[in-house]
Amino acid sequence: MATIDDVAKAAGVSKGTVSSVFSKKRPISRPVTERVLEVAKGLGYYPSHVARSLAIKKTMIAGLKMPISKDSVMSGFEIQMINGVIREFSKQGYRLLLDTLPEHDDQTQFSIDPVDGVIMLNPRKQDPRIERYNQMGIPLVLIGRPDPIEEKISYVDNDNRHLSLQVGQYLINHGHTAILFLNSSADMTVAIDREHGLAEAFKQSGRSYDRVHVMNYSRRKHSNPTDYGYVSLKSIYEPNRFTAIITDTDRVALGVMRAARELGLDIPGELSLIALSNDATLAQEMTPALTSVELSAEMLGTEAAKILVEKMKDVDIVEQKIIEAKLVIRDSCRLL
Amino acid sequence: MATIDDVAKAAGVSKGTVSSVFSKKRPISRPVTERVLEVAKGLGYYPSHVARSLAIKKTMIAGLKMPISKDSVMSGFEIQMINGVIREFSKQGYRLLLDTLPEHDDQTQFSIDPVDGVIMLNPRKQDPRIERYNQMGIPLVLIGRPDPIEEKISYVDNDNRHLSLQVGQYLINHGHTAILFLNSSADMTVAIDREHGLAEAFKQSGRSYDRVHVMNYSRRKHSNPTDYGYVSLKSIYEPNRFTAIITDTDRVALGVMRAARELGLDIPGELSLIALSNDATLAQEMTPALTSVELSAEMLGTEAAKILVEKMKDVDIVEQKIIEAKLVIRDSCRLL
DNA sequence: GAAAATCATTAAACCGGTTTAATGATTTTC
DNA sequence: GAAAATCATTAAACCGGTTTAATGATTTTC
Repeated sequence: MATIDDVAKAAGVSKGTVSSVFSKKRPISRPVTERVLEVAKGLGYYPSHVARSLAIKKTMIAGLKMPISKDSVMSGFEIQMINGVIREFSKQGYRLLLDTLPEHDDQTQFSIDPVDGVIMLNPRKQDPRIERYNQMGIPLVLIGRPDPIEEKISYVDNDNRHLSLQVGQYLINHGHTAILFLNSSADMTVAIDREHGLAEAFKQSGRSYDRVHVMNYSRRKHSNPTDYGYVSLKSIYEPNRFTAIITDTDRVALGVMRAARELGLDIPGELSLIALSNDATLAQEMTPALTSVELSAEMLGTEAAKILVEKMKDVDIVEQKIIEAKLVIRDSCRLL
Repeated sequence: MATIDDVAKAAGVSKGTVSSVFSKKRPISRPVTERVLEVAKGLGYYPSHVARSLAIKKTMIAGLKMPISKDSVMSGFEIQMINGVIREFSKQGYRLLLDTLPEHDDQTQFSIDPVDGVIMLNPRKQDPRIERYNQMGIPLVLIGRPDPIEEKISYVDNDNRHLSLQVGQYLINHGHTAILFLNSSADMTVAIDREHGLAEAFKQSGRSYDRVHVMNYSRRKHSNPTDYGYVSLKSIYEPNRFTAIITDTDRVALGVMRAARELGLDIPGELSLIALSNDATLAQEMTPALTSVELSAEMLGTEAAKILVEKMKDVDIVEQKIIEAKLVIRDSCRLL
């Protein structure tokens, strides 16, 4: 590979001049510029991003730290969110370093990544990485809230508790109190938040929570989300046990619909159905169209990216943003 | 930020020693190692990935060059493929630099990215980037074939022509020759390949291609793929005009099914339906289950990544791989 | 037309690591 | 117990850019 020195020598100028021709930070006379460019082309010279980054302490790369599990696929929610992150950074001229590698806990393994800032997905409790980025002086924005919540940490999040509180209120107002809740995996914080929200709705309205049955998705028991919905309803259904089902996602609802069809249950006639997210954007396409919450996963991503871009200009900026979810009424719930 | 020099000074050793403690490339005695680590922790020192990369000429980052259009979302196919790339690189210890920025054609704007190799999605005709990466000495693997095809270029691809040839044969063998083909956008090479494949099937069997009607997806006319399927069937349907429909994706087929339901058409009784891909993995979930081609998008990604990993060890390796697509017969086609 | 001002270019230091050859201390050998 | 071998550490060069202060050439000023 040709380096800046090779070009300088061949063009009979100093490396500073070659540097200025490529970076355009200082004007270089027309004839010199042309000669340097000519020589560079002849030698197949391209400036090294790494060397440049070292000198200017800037990479125009943003990091996205995201765990990836070996056996499970990315959820529709994650995909949409990443999409939002990518789009916003792309618009702002940043590239994205996707880091899915697991953390080691060996001090010698950490290093300051070639990024100007980082978005971190789903921080863990007392996440040590947060303090580490702080020490490194790397701007950080979380997607999902830190635990414990701290004032100086920027993040964007959904309010899952509030969202399922709303759904609970909606169902209760429509006369449903015997509800099957097909929640997500028990180990996810969203699952806990959503369960609390639903319980809260019952508490506020003074109804008994006894006829609410909560199940959790389990990778061992269900081959995929649709299967989760299908199998759950098939196995647990008894006439008059439930009047409504809440599902984690639209895909789960799709499975529920198939099971209902096989059981001869009309939706929404005999069973109301509502999904807490519409990640695969299937709700509109089902028959009947599925009443669902729109989580705005993509917006979560773009907002996080926007905040990070601001922070990369001024580290002291702190912003915490809750993205509102909206309940979209379609045709799968009825008034009892 | 503390640097290696700060640590060396504070620990009373040379920077070479500090370097060895962190890189472990040379043994350093126990007491010295501990002292250095202690001091480093106190100073909040973390090695700079950029400086290290410059010295060792290696980043353990792989690049993914992928165009992103402002108005359209990533397709299910792209998402799955990227997923495959990410998973494989993650497994092999690489991180991914996702580059969605548009190309400039200014010589001074190119630079050697901080990557050890690159995967490039959908190369254009005579793509100048291919030669550029070659000059830079950066290993390259394409997803999609280069035009013109060259022996020294590594790539993975589907054989879209062959795949729709197979689908055509299957339909013809089942007595279908009046076919509506809801193809993808006219400007995509896959669309062209698939149309050729279908025509080929008719030619081979000696049937007339006259009753085949091809339509193309258009972002202006259709709000989303499902809408494309729905609107197209609704607007074009006349009794006995077609006995079968081929759709680009499972989502398009979903729209077709909804339109068919509204038109009172039984699938597969009065209309057979087949999809050329199952990106959203909806085929299994439809009623009736949709006969579809499985493109193995994720495998395309993992294979590309595997080849790149090999090339990053030995630049001279060249591999060209066609990922076979499989036609999966489910319940949406019938024998006439 | 000499002095002052402007302009283009350069030499050298710097960014923060790694690596090679040399050095000095310690251990082994006989 | 001196010579040889081994071991741990260091000084200095290097990776390939950017930037600052200095220099020499050119233009402007009066």
